[in-house]
Formats: sequence, C-alpha cells, structure tokens
Amino acid sequence: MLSTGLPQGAVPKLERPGPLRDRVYEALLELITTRALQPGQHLVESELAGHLGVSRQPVREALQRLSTEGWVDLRPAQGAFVHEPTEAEADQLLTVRTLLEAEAARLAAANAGTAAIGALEDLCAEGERAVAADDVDAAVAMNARLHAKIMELAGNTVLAELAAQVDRRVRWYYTPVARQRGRQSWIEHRELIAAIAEGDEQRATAVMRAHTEHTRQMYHDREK
Amino acid sequence: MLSTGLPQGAVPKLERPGPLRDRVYEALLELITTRALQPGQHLVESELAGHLGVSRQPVREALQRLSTEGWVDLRPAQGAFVHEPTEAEADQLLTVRTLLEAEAARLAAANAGTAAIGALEDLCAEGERAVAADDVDAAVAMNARLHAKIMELAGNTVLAELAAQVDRRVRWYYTPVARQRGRQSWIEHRELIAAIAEGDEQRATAVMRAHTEHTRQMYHDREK
DNA sequence: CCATTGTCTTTCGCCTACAGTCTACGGCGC
DNA sequence: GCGCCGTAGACTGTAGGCGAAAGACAATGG
Repeated sequence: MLSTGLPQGAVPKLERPGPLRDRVYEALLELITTRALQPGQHLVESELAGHLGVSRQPVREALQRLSTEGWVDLRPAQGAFVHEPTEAEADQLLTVRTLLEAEAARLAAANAGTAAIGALEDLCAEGERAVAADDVDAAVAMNARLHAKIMELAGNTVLAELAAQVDRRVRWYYTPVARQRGRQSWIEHRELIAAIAEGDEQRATAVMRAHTEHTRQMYHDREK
Repeated sequence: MLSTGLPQGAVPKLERPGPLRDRVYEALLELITTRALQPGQHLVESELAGHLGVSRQPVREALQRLSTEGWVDLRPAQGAFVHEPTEAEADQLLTVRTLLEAEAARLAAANAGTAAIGALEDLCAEGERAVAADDVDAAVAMNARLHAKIMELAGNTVLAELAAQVDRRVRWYYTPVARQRGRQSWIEHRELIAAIAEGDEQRATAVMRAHTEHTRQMYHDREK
C-alpha cells in the first residue's frame, strides 16, 4: 500500500518523451495534413532526419507506419513519396467513411444513455457557437470531436480505430470543402443527436448516411 | 525500338527478392497465423533476427508494420508481443467485417458483368468440390478467394484493403470455427452469387450480412 | 541529329555498435 | 521470515557507416 500522502490521481504522471519514432510520426503527419509537404513530394530520409535533429532510423520507422496508413507511398529502393490523392480514391474513401460512421451512429443509438446524450448536445452547442462566431477552425475541431464522441458511444474499438484513420484522410482530401459547409452541417448534427437520443437505430443510420453523403455532393458540385 | 527477337511479354521479369523487411513481415505473419508464435508471447528482436538470418533492422520494421495492423502490441522500451485476442475484440472485428463484406456485396451486385458472374460460379464450384472431397484446407482457401473476388468486383480499392486486413484477423480468431462450417457456407455462397447476378443490391447485402453473422452465431454456440 | 552507353551522384537498404531502460534475482536489514 | 534495495543481465532505442541500386547527364557512335 502506498502510505505516502500523495493526492491519488493527481500525480503528474512524469511526462516522458515517448519513443522518438512516434514523435517523428506525428510531426510528419502534421506536415502532410497541413500541406507543408505536398502530395507527390519526395521525402528524403537524411533530409528529414537532419531537419528534425534525429538520426535516420526513427524517420524510417515513422515513414513505414505512414506508409501502412496510406499517407505516403514507399517505392522500393527509391524512397518515400507523399501520397497523391486520386479523384476515385477520395470517392472510395468517402464511401467507406459513410459506412463506418453510419454504423457508429446506429450502435450509438442502441447504447446511448442520458448522460451521453447530454455530452453530445454540449459539443453540438459549442460547435454552433463557433459557427455563429465565424470561427472556422474551432468549428472544424468541434466537428471532429463530436464524431469522435459518437464513435466512443458506439463502444466498438475496432470500428473506432478504422474510422479514425479513414476520417483523418477524408479530412485531408476534403478540407477545402469541409470549411465551406458549416451551418447546414450542424443542423444535421442536431437531427442526428435527436435520433440517437430516441434510440432510433434506423433513423440514426439514415441521418448519418445523408450527412456524410452531403459532403460528397458538396465536393462534386464544387468542381463545376 | 527493340530490334532483338525477344518474345514480347514472356520475359520472366527477373524476379528479384523484394525488400528484406517485406519478406520478414510475411514470415512473421505466417508464424503468427499458424500459431507457431502464440498470443502473448514476447518477440525478441535479436532472436528473430538470428533465426531468420538477418539483422535487427528489417525485423524492427516488420514488427512496426505488424503493430499498426494489429497483429502485435508494441510496448515502449519493452518490445513486441503477439496480440492476444479478446472476446469483445473478436466480436467487434466480426461486426466490422460484416459491414465491409455486406457493402462489397452491394457494390458487386451493382457492377457485376456476366463474365464476372461466371468467374464467381467457377470459384464456387471449385469450393463445393473441395468440401465434397473433405479437403478442408482447400475449401478454406477457396472461401478466401471467393470473397476476394467479390471485393474485386466491388471496385473499391480502399474498401478492399481494409477488408483484407480485417478478414485475415477474423480468420485468425475464428479458424477453429471456420473449418467446421463447410457445407452450409457454400449454399449461402450460391445464393449470394445469384443475388449479385440479378443485380439485386438489397438482397446481396442481406445475404452477405446473414452469411457473416452465421459465423458469429457458430462461434457463440460453440462455447456452450 | 538521335539513340545508346558509360559514368557519376544521390539515396536507399541493411548491418554494426553504443547508450538507456526495464526486469529479475540475490543480499541485507528489520 | 519478510520486505526492501542494489546490482547485474538482457533487451530495446538510437546513431552512424558501408555497399548497392536507381536516376541524371554527358560523351560517343551511327
């Protein structure tokens, strides 16, 4: 038994700088999603290593992981290149996202308790405030958190992990679009939460499906 | 222009032993799926390296990839451990698989041409022969190929890659079960192909959903 | 003038070596 | 006898180095 008078959970956890590869991974992912590294660009290991102040090994391992998650293409004996999104691929990815999110909504509707509903409504309200204040970045962030919360309510870890990856890539492809459709999106969120609150699996699925499909529509309309 | 008398496409392509990391990856995956490496077992890099006749680096990169795909757990500063399937996790994974396969069936029903239907029926026939001959291994293999073919017909690469990973893990968890349910499975396959041939998306989805759900049932029944 | 070829530079793939960290075990004090 | 501490071993994390393959470019021959 710990007989010290330490406050139980309040111990700062002694923040240790985790494995270098993870930090390199996150750094690179950040650079890619922010377009600092452009699609098709050749990523030279020694360059990145020097730039980040580490050796090539952690960089290699980070690139390896980025490759399996579809952020970079690892051509043998030639190196890593930032993945170039295809029209078709973006569409397919969105299809999958629709699928995963719709299922999450269904499961959330089946599982959600009153406390959870409250949390969703709080997130939604905050998002609406952000939209009202024209704070696009905050709105996008709240959007991500809301969807993540629904995933959490679904209670399916595997589904959540897959959706997290797919979502992040979708956002990468569709950022210009996503920033456009603020208001309509949050009206749909309200409807979605209502469906979940009622435990109506059918309707939750349908609403979420329509919700993500709207993003696709928006994208295709934008091209013309 | 090539003025040599080389036979056009028949050049053997000079099969090169691809990157070492990939071969290590496949070797390890084989060892895991065949239970030669048991769940929870500590994988020591230097041991594997020595055993495979390579250095630690390719092994590390392979483990890295296996980690992101959920085959091993990579605890920092402690090494790699073969992932231990949980009851809950297996169930969740199966839920996701159901989702992905059902969508694939729907898309296949929407896209399939007559040639494709023929290919499916060939595969199905071969599978039925394997079952009739009590060749369980062949039947399992044909099962995988049939599902892969349907994925291919769906024409969604992203979906296919996700499903391939999920499928392989599901098979790992459920191998003892899958080997049991031979005959019934292939009857369902026939029905599925019929639905796809008719282009009936609704029915294809439903049949595939029922098909994968049966596996879950089988598993839970088995426990009692 | 164009195709081909040889060389040269760049960068990757893999190996070896060293430092940091965790675990296990044995001794020591209580 | 029980529990704590210190030390030793093992393994991971990181760095640096060497050989080899791929691409670029210029020189050469037709």
